[in-house]
Amino acid sequence: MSVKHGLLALLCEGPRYGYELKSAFEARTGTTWPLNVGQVYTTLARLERDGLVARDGEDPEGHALYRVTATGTREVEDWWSQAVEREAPPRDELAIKLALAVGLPGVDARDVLQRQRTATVRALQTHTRKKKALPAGDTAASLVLDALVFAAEAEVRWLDHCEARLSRARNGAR
Amino acid sequence: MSVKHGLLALLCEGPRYGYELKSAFEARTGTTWPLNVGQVYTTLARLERDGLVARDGEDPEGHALYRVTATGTREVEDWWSQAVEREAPPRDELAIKLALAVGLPGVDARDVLQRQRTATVRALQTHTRKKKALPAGDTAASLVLDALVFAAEAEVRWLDHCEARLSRARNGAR
DNA sequence: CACCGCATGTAACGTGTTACATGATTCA
DNA sequence: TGAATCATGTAACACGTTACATGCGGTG
Repeated sequence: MSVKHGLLALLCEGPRYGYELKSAFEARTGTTWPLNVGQVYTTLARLERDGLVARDGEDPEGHALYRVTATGTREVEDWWSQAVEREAPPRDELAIKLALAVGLPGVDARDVLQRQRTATVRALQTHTRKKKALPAGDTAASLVLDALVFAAEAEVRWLDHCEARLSRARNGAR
Repeated sequence: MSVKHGLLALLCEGPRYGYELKSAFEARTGTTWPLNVGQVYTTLARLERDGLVARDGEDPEGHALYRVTATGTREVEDWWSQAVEREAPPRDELAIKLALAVGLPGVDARDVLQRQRTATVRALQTHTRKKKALPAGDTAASLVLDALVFAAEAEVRWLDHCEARLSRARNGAR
């Protein structure tokens, strides 16, 4: 839904062509989420099929323009007006992995925790570095990286919390 | 990848049949991620196609058992030994949405922030309530809910951070 | 009897990903 | 000239989701 609605939202600014949409999408997210061009075209094809966008001739340079339809506009407005659903949370691979790890005899959950913590801290550093390298004034990209930083920090906190829980359980068991 | 590896990991405990896997998976995650039975069978079919599991006769009650193969065992061991990749983060719909919102003229980013904050706080409450309702001693389920709580808290903090940034930008602009 | 939980699947679809094919333009 | 970037697509595939079909067994 992110790509689909993202492209749709960008098209609300005015007609664009495929490659332009890819660039715009990446620019807004500070290249945090590079977008394969192919996906832009397949997504546009699906949006066209569903009547949310329509081809709109060519620009002076001969690029195939797309514009958003009335239905598409409504769809975007709905998107803006509704919160991203986090109550029925998407399957979190890490949470599932650890939930299984603590219950399986052959797996050392502490090892899994350790490794994940190292990786997450490294990711945190990567995001921080990327943020510093950001051109000043790019609010959108800066906020995106902040989101990743906040999420990674929370993950580290959670991993430490898990560690503590497992240690307590271990000591309590003897 | 979560479901696939999750089922594989569960099968490492010993042969199981489809419905049993569904129950086990849900039990470990405290029913946080209910698993459609259909998906269990399609996933098992794909795992069988790829040689990671194999049919293993029937149990005394006539259930179609699956067991993990040598290749499958290796795959699971790899999974345990590798951290969940968060450096190339999955597309985060909320982050993308806000990154686009701050740059688009027709959209009030503060409104979007407000609505999202309300929804996230509500989700936080839901998770807390669910955690209280948990039977004592279910470590795995408890940790899963903690993960959601930590993530939601981080999201609220980030939303507030965004608000502050936007307010500053607004005042700085006049 | 009717309903529910257990049990095994199949079919169709949505989103996303990669790889490939093709051609124009620009630039060292 | 050769490489990189711009530009438009197609094909095949992975994962996940929902809905549907079908049958068994127990319980109110």
